[in-house]
Amino acid sequence: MNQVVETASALRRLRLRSTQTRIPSAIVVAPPAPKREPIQIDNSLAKLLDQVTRLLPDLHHDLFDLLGQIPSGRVTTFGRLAAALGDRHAARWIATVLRHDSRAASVPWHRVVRLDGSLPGTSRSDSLSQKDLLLREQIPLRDERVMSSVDFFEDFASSHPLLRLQEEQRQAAERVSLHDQIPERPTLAGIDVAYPNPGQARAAYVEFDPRLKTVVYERIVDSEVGFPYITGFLSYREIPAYLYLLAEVEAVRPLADVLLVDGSGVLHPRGIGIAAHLGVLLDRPTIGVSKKLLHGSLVDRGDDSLVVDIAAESREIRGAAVKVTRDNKPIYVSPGHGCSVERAIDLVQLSFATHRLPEPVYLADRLSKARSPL
DNA sequence: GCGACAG
DNA sequence: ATCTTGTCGC
Repeated sequence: MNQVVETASALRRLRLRSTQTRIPSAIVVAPPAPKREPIQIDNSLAKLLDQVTRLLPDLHHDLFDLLGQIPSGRVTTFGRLAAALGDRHAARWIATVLRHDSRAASVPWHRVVRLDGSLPGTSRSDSLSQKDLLLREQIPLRDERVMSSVDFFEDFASSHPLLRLQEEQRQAAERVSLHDQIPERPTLAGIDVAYPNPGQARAAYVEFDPRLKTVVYERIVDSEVGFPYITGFLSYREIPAYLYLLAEVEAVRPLADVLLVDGSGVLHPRGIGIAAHLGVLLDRPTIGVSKKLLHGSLVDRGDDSLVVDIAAESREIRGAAVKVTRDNKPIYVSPGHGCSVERAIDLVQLSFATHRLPEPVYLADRLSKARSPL
């Protein structure tokens, strides 16, 4: 299989041009990377990428700043740190960092405990255990737990970076359109991201003809990860990888009329899952396809029908649980942008083949996970 | 102990 | 998402 892999840093050095290449309608697969022949990148996508990445907060830096604020002899909880970042959902990410990241050894990681007072410890081989470090600061422990009489530190000075992102999400949500802007017989592409190594994202694009059931074009682009996974904020982790990918694709051929994105569309607590957010940024039709339901509730019992409506908070139908066959687990479909709920379901069903996921998304998922020459 | 929890 | 071996089912 022919694949083209470009690193983010290599992409940044590429010259920007605006010529468009015409591709014959036959099956086209990306040729092996030519020797440093300047690849054309669409100016607007490159600009968008720059804009998006510039506004990304450095959450790692912000977290370590907060950790440094916990006074000696005091303790706090993962949830309180997460709240200081602006969203309690960040608690699990914080726990992962403190447990696994070697850099946490140089900050007072031991002053962070669970809400019930129990000690999470660390996977690092630090010389002193969390218990020893806390006893040294005279923090009262009983049965490996901080005693309930201890009150948790929460007087953090913080700019609440995740609150700022929530506000940005609300503004983006206002720009979402559920009106169809899709041609009669649209071309379709599935996109997905995998993480072959820590800190490295690999985004894949697979354009698929649902009637011929054939792959029309595929592409892989590697880039660096600049944001952790936090529930509700997937966009900030994966959209940069998608923009690198789409800039490369658009330099070679027109993007598909509809992008099927692995993730939620408008079925999101603020109405702006990754498919919707990407659609708004590109102002192009997108559809969200996820394996788990992030937000909303089923309207019917989902036993016998292939399509079950999903209502969001306002009781409006915003998506559906859709199955290939009766006894399959469903996938969850919601419009991203420039697409109605009904059309989203139609197009997903049209692109079903033999797998649980619509074929373009299934193939993009597989392609992103395929090992490739580096 | 149970539910929530996109990727 | 990723870490992972064999195993069960069509």
